[in-house]
Amino acid sequence: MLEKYIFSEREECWRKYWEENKIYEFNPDSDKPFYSVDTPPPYVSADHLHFGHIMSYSQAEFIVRYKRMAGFEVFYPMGFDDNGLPTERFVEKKYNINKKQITRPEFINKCLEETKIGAETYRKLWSLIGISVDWSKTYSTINKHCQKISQWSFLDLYKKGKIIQREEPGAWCTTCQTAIAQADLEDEENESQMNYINFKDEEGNDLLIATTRPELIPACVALFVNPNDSRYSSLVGKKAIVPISKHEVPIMTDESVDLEFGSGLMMVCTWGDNEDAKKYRIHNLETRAILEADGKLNELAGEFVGMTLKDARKAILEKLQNNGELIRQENISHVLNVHERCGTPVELIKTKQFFINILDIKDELLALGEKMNWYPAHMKQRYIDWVKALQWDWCISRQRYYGVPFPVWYCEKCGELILPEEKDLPVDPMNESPKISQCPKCGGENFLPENDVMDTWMTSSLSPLIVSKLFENENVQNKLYPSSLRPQAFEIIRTWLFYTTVKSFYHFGDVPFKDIMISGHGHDEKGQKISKRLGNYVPPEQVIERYGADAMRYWSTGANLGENLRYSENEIKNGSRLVNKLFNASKFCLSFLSYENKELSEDLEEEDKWIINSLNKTVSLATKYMESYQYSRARNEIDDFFWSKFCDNYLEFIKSRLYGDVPDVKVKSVLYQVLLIIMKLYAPFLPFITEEVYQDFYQKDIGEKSIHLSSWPKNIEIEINEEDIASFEKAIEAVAEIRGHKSDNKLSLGKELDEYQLKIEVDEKHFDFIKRAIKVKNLIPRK
RNA sequence: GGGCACAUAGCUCAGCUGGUUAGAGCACUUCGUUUACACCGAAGGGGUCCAGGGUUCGAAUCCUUGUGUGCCCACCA
Repeated sequence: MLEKYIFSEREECWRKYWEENKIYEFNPDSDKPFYSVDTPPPYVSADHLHFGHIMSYSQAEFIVRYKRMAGFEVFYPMGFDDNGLPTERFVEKKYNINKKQITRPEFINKCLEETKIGAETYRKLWSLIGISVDWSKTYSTINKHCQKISQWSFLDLYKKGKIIQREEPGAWCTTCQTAIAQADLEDEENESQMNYINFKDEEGNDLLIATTRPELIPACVALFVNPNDSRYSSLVGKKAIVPISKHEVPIMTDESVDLEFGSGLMMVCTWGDNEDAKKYRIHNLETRAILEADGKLNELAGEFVGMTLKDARKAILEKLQNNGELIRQENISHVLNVHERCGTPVELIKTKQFFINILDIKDELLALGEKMNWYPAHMKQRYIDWVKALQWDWCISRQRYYGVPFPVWYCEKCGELILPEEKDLPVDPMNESPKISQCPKCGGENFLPENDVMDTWMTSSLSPLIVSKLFENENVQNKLYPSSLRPQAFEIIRTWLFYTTVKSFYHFGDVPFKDIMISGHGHDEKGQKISKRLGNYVPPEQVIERYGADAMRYWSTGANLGENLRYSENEIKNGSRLVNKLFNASKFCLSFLSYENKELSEDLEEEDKWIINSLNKTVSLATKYMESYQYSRARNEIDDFFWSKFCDNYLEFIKSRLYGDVPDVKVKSVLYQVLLIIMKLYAPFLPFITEEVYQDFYQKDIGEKSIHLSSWPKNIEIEINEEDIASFEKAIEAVAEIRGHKSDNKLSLGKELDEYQLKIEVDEKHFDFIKRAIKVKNLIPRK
């Protein structure tokens, strides 16, 4: 064995070894039960991975490695999420462009280039950290394979009547210039003013209304009061005059108006918010849509035409002020919905979009949520809350460039929607024509492509299907779907997890995966969320260079599932200390071991039985914890066994037997077995150092090409008498007592005592053990 | 306004279904070159287990109320 473990050299060596020998390759012909992982495809646009990513991927990987050793044929693919708005936003920012300044093909090319760079960066980091992914099985959400499945999904749902195209007011981002979905909204605390503004009634009397959106005054279509509000009952049914634009609007009643709010008079505009949109349906209001897709006002806004909402607000308030119609302003702080990708406040605009019906299947989705196993269990509640709170159907079309195109054309003459055959997928309607030459409805011969692309979640919501379809064989596909495990972070429960469940329900009527493990976030040393903006993290590559991948992984074991984990250089150092300790303990053991002395003797010493008994308990607990995704607890048990039971006690106890004139064969057999099991227990967490020890000694004897393909340990079967163990533990206490005595008297532990009188009671049959374990010539029992 | 989680040593956290003196790692103090390891070993100091109330022979653990922290959702004229 090596004299010293230089992790940088050795880790690189094992990375190569695993790759060259295809250690983690999935074998679809295997007889073993399959365990498939629906790996989260990171957004390549995330640009740089930080240790939060390392944490969550490592945590999933601990389980994957355990399952592989526990006898499953593990399918662990990797995907890259590189289509859609996140990538577009990334490219726009990086090159300081927007979709209007560049042609569609140019823009798509830039996105594809960045996608390639991103994927390569990620792959390097994942290999660096030792992620046991089968790199021959990857996908990227923009590739043909994914486009085909996404378009198939569209066709299937369209034919089932679950996708509907309709024109209605919906969430719109004026920066990204596209429709967005409810899940794309984020709350943001905002400082603003409540403006009290005078309208006029028919007789010219003042009508005070309160609004946070004065810029929408030209879009006002009605005033509302509560039907029980006696102050205004005489006005109901009459008209009001809107300031500035001077158009007339009806005064109506609606139960939802709060008597206490402002003056009790409410202005409804096209479209102020979701509530307004509802009133349009109920009261059949006319519309005055002043906002265009680019966020600027149109002719209906009169003199404010061409202004952005922000500028219009300023100008309108100024004018109201000059006219004496702005009575007063109050500073308020309120929460408004912004687009999560760019932070722009979300507006409502009436557009034609494709929607997937989700509001009608809430019960079914809740039932599927119950059917899946959530780790930790309380994360299920977030899913339930989200499903129950859904207000809109899922808008799946985006007025963007870089995404999967809809497989849709329209007949130029009659507008009929034309779909391709399933076998012709994927199609790009903007570059190819439909296979049919005539519209089946009107016989028209010209077709127009659908220019929109799909929401990025339309593709990622199919990830379990995408990975199963990486295989031709249908039998294999069916064994891989639903996935065994979906590991992911909590903030995308309402998107990735939710949408995947929707798709799985509509396509197959069942869950997309069986178990879900939800990880927390990585935080900086102070407990703040890591973000690129704050720059509060060290690039993981640097940490790995300094302390090694095993040490970095060790830090990841520090948080239970669902919990956030602070970055701590100290914990990483602890990891490298452990690696060092494992190496040294192994070096020591291996210097005495040989393949001949591995069968356990019938007649073991008490300390041998004790260590085997402790090990068995550790194996049982670690197995139990790994089975329930509690890798953190498993690691605690293993650490405690290795560090304090095995190193601090057992190895010290047996030194006299190993260094004796007559070699003790019994103790060698124990070491052979125990050390191997220690390595196996640590293998999921510390794949490099454990491989080092395995390859150095055990591999030739056992035969498996890698410790990571060897079997998860079982208990060593020996006869254990619990009373004997308890009695022996008294002897260990006695050793501790004598250590204390030596420490109190400032003596070296190696110094032999002539005589010692015990303070605790110990069976005299253990005296010989105590004498040689702690070096005492004469031991006197307790009086 | 609703939901979820958390609150234990200076710090980061274990303590799961209630049971003898509440644990670990780091930090701190003292000691030890012992032929695997000083990236080590031994010993030690340090805690009204957030607060009040309740259940119980017995509560850090269960119930309840409150306080504080974090996250999510809703409202958002």
